[in-house]
Amino acid sequence: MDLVVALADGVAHIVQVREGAPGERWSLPRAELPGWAASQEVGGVRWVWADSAEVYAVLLRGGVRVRHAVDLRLVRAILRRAAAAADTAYAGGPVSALDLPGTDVGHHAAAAQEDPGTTLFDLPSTGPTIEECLAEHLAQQECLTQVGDSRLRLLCHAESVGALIAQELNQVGVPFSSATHERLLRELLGEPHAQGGRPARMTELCAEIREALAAPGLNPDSAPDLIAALRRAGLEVATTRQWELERIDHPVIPPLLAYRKLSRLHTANGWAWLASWVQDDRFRPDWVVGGVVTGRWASRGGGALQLPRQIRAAVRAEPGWRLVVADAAQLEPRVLAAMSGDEVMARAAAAGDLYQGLVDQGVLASRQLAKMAMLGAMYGATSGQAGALMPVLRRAYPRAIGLVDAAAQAGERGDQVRTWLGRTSPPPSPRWHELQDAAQHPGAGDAAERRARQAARDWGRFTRNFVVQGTAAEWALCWLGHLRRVLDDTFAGQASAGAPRPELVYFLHDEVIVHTPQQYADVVAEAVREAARAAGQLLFGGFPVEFPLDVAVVESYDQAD
DNA sequence: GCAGAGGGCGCC
DNA sequence: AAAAGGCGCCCTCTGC
Repeated sequence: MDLVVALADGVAHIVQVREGAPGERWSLPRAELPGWAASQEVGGVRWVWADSAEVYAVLLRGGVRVRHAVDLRLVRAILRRAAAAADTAYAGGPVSALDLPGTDVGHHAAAAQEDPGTTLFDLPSTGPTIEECLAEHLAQQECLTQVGDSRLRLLCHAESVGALIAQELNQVGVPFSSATHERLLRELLGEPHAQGGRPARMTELCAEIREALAAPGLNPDSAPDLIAALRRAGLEVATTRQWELERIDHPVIPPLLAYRKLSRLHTANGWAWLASWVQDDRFRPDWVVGGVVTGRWASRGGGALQLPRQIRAAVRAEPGWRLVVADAAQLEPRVLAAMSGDEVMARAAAAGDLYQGLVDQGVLASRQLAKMAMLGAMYGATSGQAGALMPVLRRAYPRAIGLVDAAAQAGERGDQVRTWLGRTSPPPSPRWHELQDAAQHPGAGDAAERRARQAARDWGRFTRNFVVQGTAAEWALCWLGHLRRVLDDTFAGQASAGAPRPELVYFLHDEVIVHTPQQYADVVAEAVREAARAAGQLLFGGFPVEFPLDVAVVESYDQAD
């Protein structure tokens, strides 16, 4: 049974849906929703709402977790773009209050903009009503039935589970030792400046830079000023990027590189960051499911996905607890082997280290080269060492490399591509088509042709990577979703008794952290492994690719390296 | 004074 | 001069 929920001012509206038909309705004060939801949850329902960040957050604040839910906005974003659903009435329907900003980029949006009566800017600014949510849910279910694609159904399900997990992560937070973080900052940056200016160590380095360049008053944070000062000192640089500076032999370089590194730490993860994003020794970023076109998550504020290694020692289990840190080894090449059905590459992965496997199969001379070549194949390297190795890889693994090559060619033509479960890439922009059209005109000129070819190749690299990165994101979502269920089932007793239980606290593309009472650490580690096996099975059935994990039980995140 | 672009760099 | 995908965030600079 489905329960569709929409929040209006102060009121929660609910409609029951059974076998595709709306039934009983309720309206209750918003404050009563969590309690009411808890009573329904016992009966095993599926919740349906526009936006987990809105409705589920309310439930979680009220202490209520749910097992199943549909996030209408996220499912809509997938279905509206899915190539598999392109012929359905749903795909051709009008824009809606449930469209994520920027996601309805196909012909529907263009048509709406041409019609002066209904532009995208006329969309209602309030959240969708219960009737809109109900209609959307029924339309989505109808669409999925019509398409009859179990993978697409799985993708929608996994995305919705991800939305629940993201809210749970938001609520729980990452255990974070402010004391450790402050100690690290002081060790690296020195005494902080009272008004948030440069801390002591950066001030010293700044003075050394000015001295070495004979440039008193130089602001090393200003790229134009820095380039000018470097040139005055006889150093011909075009940019001030690390890789370019590293090649120069001059007394200014060591302090400048050191300054850069500390400046990054200070601005991105310094005292101001600590004050903004860490409260009561929990780092609380805002996780954004569907924030990346490929299906990866994004985060808003706090830079949750860029937590630098420098400060990972501050991610620390509470006393008597542990962190179970698990990451999927070489996830993307393994996903590529599986989705392309490349049994030779799968065999190379079987011994544990896929890159070493390429060496052992006699394809490439060293692990380092194998890694570079594989990354190059997935990212679209055309030149340099990785580019030169592409023909070697193509010969050895025609199925795997053929898959990414085909995705690149599709993108260069302006076609859309899809992941294993059917997430479909966005179409190229109007600007992209303009460039291609311009190059087609007789006498277009070399410059126009170059620009068009460049844009086509750029988009081809995007679609090439999209199929692999997106499918890896699907594997990770299934992994995470399965882990959530195993933890909930295994520790249901603790939860109902109000006793401490393991909690998922962090997710980073191919890596999870579970914060657990120490005595459950081994059980959790096995659950994480079991979930990885389940994810591989769910996506690729019996295809013989393992997804091995590196699992560490540690007190702080830095110990997991 | 503010918004957006770009440089630079952290993560995968 | 970079080369090869996806992000977010900070700073500075530029244009309105």
